[in-house]
Amino acid sequence: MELRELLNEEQVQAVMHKEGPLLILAGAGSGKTRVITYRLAWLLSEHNVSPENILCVTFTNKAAQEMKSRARKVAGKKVDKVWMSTFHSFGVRVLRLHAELLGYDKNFTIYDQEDRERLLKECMHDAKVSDKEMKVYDCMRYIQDAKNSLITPAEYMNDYGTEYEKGMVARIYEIYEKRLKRNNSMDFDDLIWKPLDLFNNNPAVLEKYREQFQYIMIDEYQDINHAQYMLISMMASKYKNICVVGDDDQSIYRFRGADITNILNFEEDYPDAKVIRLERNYRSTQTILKAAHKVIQNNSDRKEKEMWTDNDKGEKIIFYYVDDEVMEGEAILNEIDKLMRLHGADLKDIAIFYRTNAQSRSIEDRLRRAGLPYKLVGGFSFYGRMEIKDMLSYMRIIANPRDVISFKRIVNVPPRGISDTTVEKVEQFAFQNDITLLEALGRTQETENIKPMVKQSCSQLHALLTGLAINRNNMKLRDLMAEILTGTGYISFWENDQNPKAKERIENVKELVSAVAEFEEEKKDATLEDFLSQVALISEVDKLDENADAVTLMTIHSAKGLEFDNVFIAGMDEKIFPHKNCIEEEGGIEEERRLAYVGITRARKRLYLLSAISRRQFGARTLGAISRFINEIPEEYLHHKGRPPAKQLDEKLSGAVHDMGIDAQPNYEATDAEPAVMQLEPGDKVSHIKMGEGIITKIEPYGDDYRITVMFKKNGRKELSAKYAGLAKI
DNA sequence: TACCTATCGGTTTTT
DNA sequence: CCGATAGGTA
Ligand SMILES: Nc1ncnc2c1ncn2[C@@H]1O[C@H](COP(=O)(O)OP(=O)(O)OP(=O)(O)O)[C@@H](O)[C@H]1O
Repeated sequence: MELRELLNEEQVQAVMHKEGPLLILAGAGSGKTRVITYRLAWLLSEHNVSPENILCVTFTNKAAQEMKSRARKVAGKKVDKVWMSTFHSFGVRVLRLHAELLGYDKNFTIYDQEDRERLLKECMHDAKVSDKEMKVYDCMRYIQDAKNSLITPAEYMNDYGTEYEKGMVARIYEIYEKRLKRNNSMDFDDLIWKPLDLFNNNPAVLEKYREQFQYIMIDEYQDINHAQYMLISMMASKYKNICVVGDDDQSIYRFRGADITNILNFEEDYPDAKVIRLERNYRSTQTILKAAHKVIQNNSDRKEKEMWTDNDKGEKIIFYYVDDEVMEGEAILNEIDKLMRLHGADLKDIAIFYRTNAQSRSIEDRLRRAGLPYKLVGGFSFYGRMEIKDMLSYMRIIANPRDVISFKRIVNVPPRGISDTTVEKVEQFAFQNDITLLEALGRTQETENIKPMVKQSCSQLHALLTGLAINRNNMKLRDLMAEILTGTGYISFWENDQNPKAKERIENVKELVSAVAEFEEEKKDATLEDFLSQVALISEVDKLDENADAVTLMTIHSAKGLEFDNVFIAGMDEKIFPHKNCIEEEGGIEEERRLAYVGITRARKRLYLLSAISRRQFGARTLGAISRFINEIPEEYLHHKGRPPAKQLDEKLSGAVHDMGIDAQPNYEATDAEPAVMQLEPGDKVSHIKMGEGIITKIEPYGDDYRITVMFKKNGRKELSAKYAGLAKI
């Protein structure tokens, strides 16, 4: 491998640094990820380090995969034996091996956000805290913060027991931890903390991993939390060959415990650390790079970086000021159209970012009507759907019969006459006899006050689940799924449902069956636990297929680490971005600004920022203001489009919109409807590539486009865009 | 026990 | 505006 052909001098230095702590602190697009990828390959191929002795931690599973496949091209198949994963996947891997030492079974369940809230609700009930006194969500945040900082329930009680709100949290927290353990379950935070406990209580195990991981590399180090920091420090303390890579300006996960001081203090933690700074940006145009730098310079407590690039100056950043969220979608669509026509852009090179998932909706609506394909990252995930979670709960119960949360979820789904009060009685019985809920379900004969019919229902479910639990190791996963479906009648349950969504639910369940089959195909001796862990830990970006020919829609958080030729950031409004909840918060604005910096620096060639005069929120229309981050970008880098800024109110009132002479100003371009070419009329017969033939019933103007209503022979009434639907007159 | 409707309130971001 | 949920009714 000839490093100098692939990397610049500083990058080469970083790659060749073999022993001792190394910090690569550098701005966006400077090739940090590229450096650790090649460093990994270099260690394997030039120094012949055994792959088992290397631990690589990335931020997403996808990043891990990518790094693996890049390194594989240089270092070959060895790479597959490197421990490469996210912190959470690493935790699971270690815990599945040593769970017994912590008093858990290997088959523990991983609770996601929803499970966690369900459990917490029970705990709040037991602690006699009503959800009027404290919101479940708030309580969860407190507990999550505590766990990320490694504060035990006892310590929490000690520190905050006398406070009103936190005192309640302390009581709930204690119950919550006990329940998790009793359920043989772990939440996301446990996946980091429990391995630490394991190491602390079992010096021999710690020694084994310390000895094993002679080389440790961590990407996105600015976003690790205290627990993760402790875990890594512990494992690295023997060889100290720890290479961390990050950018303090890109720390955007404080809400889940990320602590920027971890990266800022690295040199104190390892006084002999070598520090390498990368100052050349390979990603963006000069304009984008400079604008991003100007924005982030408004933060204090950061390490200043002098970035430069050899790339072209590029085009100005387009700032689009539009009337509302509908016009925002319209503007984006117009620009995408231009990108494709004028610059031959591929849809896969275009991304639309926003601060909150809810914002995707108006944009999606517009793209969908235009028939423009898009990939949505996040929002309602497949695995979050009710029917999918039901099926997964059945699987989880079979894997881990102590999982009370999953048990309660499915005990009466489909309805089988087992009501909440019955469940309470079964729970009581289980508690008295020190058996699991599932076992108790099989012994309802010994209880009173349950109707015979209901008892029979209980026994049936018990027989089904225990039967499958016993046989599950002799069964293929897909057969297990099939047994669950037939045994519970889950499909017919939805078939009998009148709701129009029921059909889709059945489709989703079928899709899950194929996902299971596919998983089994790929991993030959995959266990049920493997499948369930994978589902629990898969992130939204992991599922993204970057080669699919479609526009990408995602939050800026999800976009971290990615890059696109053309980037749109919608909702550059004060109170949206920066978000209203962050404005008052200590350090909130700075975190939002870092987020803005991350968003801007994803763009390679072109950047579009959009803001709206007013938006629909909770049904009502609310006026907004342009985000302060826009004002932090020097005028010289901006090209304005849409409504002229600042005067929006007068304009609205006077009704005068155009002819304000704004075109005369160099950076302004008053844009508005350039009507689309229109040769169609109501009554015309048309054909559509997917919908088939139909008759136009209505045409109405829509921005610079027209909205055409067509009655299709096969598919009924549909609304289409004149520009994009590609209707042909026949 | 199951299902329907009136009421309330609003999760920012994610493993 | 839309979804979750409590509370009443069949
Ligand atoms: N020496 C180099 N020669 C050519 N291209 C490079 C070089 N270094 C990095 N690049 C390219 O620059 C882009 C950014 O690199 P990379 O993603 O590694 O940066 P990063 O510092 O991790 O970015 P960020 O922190 O913004 O996620 C990539 O497309 C990468 O291939």
